[in-house]
Amino acid sequence: MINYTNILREHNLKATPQRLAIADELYKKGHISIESLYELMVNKFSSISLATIYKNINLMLENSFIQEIKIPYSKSVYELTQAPHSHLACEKCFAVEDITIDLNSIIDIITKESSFKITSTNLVLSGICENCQLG
Amino acid sequence: MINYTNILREHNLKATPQRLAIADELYKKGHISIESLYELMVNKFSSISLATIYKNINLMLENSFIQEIKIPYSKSVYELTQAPHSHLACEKCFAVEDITIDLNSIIDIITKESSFKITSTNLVLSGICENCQLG
DNA sequence: CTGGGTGCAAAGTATTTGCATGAAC
DNA sequence: GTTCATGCAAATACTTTGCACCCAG
Repeated sequence: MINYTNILREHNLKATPQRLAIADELYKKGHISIESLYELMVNKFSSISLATIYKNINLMLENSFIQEIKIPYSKSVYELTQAPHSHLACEKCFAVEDITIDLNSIIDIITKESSFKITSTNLVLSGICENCQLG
Repeated sequence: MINYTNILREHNLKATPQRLAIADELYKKGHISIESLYELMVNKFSSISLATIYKNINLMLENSFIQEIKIPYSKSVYELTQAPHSHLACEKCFAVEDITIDLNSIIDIITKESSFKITSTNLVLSGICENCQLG
């Protein structure tokens, strides 16, 4: 179990027990929706408020401690900020996996062919994960 | 001005004046949010209800007449269904442009290296559009 | 201490639903 | 005529805000 106290502080966030627990869940699950996060947090802090979840998620997003991933035909999930990467989203079980894909050649082509200045890429590949293909 | 009557019917949607107007706005604007669509529709049908917008957008999505595009840090926009393509999203003016990028090589690599079965790609490149770079 | 965080309740925004009327086919 | 769409109002869902109290630094 990683100690996120200092990492939170580096992002200008006080290290409260609730925030440490959120960070820990994000670390363990990788990707998590607001709804699931709330359910997990209630187990640890029975009187936690959904407002606390929302306030923290929003602050963490503003301070780039976490990132939001918007999934087609599904709810957004959140993850700890890491190096840029893409995602595989299962349409059946809604699991989300990280995947590293080099998109530089694509960025180069667009930069040469248009005047649009790309600052970030957001690629979600939807489909069926290995587990769900078995069922 | 394209006549969408038959196209709507092919998607099992009755061709009402409201639906024809929605199709026409999507065609003209390319990409449009719920909010903007409602504002445009009120000009044509002063007593139109937001519920009608939502019901129609949802039906059109279910029948694949339109597609939803989720934009990071912004609202979703909708477009008429076309051949698969990607999007450029301006972080400043929130304009969305279509762009055709061949992602087959990426799909091939993932298909070979993992057991995930990709059924669709969703790539949004965020940045600053040409117009906003001038300002 | 002091600033910021938490939980609760209330407010605000977004989206969906039920139903009577009306239009498409 | 029958089926389905519309508009309205109400209901539900989602997210934010205000405030009193409390904790991290």
